[in-house]
Amino acid sequence: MDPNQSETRLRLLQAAGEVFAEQGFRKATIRDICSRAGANIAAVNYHFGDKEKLYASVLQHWLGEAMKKYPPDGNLPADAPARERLGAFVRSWLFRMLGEGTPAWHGKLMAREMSEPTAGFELLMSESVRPMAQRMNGLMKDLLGADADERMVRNCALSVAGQCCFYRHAHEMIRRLYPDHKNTPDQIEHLADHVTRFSLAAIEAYPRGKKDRSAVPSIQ
Amino acid sequence: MDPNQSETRLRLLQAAGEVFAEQGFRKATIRDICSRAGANIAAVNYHFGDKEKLYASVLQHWLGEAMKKYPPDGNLPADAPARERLGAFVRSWLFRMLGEGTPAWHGKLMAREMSEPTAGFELLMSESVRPMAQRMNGLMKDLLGADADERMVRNCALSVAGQCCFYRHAHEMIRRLYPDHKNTPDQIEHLADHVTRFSLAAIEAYPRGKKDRSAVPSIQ
DNA sequence: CTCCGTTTGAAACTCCCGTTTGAAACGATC
DNA sequence: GATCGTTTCAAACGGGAGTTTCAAACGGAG
Repeated sequence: MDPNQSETRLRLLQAAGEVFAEQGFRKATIRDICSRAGANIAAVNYHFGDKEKLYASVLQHWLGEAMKKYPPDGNLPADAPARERLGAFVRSWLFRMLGEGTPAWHGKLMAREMSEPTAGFELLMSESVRPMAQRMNGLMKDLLGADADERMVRNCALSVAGQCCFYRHAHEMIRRLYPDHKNTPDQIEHLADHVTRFSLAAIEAYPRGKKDRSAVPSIQ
Repeated sequence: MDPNQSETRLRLLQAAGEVFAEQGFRKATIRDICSRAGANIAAVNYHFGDKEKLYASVLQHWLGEAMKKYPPDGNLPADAPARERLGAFVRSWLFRMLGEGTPAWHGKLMAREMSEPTAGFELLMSESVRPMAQRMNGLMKDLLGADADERMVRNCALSVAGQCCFYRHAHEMIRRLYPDHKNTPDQIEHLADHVTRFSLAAIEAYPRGKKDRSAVPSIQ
């Protein structure tokens, strides 16, 4: 009864996720999506209004699915040690971005949205990016200790985020550079392992000395 | 005389760099490019053949300009200490990706090409990505020492690369998250400073103990 | 059975944009 | 000054794709 649960509506969300993820918003065609969903061209208009509204629905739908499958806290209690919480955070993030299977569209859509924002960008900002950033900043404060200033917290958070996102953003590049690179579940575990170790090592050994620029000679 | 230096040809390369960088290949229209270049629609066909060949020329042109302005070795002698070479490498990379001004198109084009490869992708792989990866791997070997295996070298290289690229890929996101974030030259210096410190700290404190997974508890 | 709201279907409509064309302007060479 | 190669111009062509339309099928309620 509920038109939001209609059979063809769901098939459209699925097919559109697939097509938008692999082609991008502009290159994707409604005809292709409807054909894959076994629906008529007019179905998009009927169920969503137009192409852009369909896209927004797809974004929201698969974000929800991904978050449900890989929650950001990794099912870890909030009072677990910060180092473990970082590990779980990184791990779930990588799985959300790289994991294959049904909700895999999310990572690709997100990556596209980052480098080429569309009307759905604000949605992702408020429903995904901002909460994630907040969680990450809290984690960093715990790890860096009380003597870390805002700027350092932010920088370190961005360094961790950069490592995580890179495997999605630059996936095509990495694949050509290292043909044996695959995104199988156990490979992702290894990546999470590395990113966590690398980041924890960096955070704990970060040179705190004020004005100690010796490590980074300003070149000419 | 040389048709490669023709006045309107150069104006087209400039305007196309601007438009492709801010709109992407598909969204950009030849009409817009020609209008900004003060040229006729047919000029693209005449000087480059078609839209795709124009795009490839733009990619190559601005890659060359960026490399000329910010060489990957940062004008540092090849026998400089590895830590300094890493600093120079990171710094020049960030400037190439983020620096404003004329050759700024390069970074944006590159970022787009990463997340949505077109026909020009192979060009970037062979002329930019592979040489950079090789340089980076050499650096990592020097920094990690002889006991580092291939996998660790690769992982650490990707961690550094991820941090650098993130500021470009996720620029729009970072800008909304932290409105004071700007890509002015001195801000870029600070970013380079942070990325270098963070990475050097991580590399030098990276837990080497085989099988020592204690730092990264595998969460259920 | 009939009615009516919901959903699907095939075709047509429009607009946008890459590309082509053929003529005109220009400039150097002889 | 005539000629020829090069470059520019305005206009039109052709196809692709989002959107609209209206009729047909479906399915439950009275």
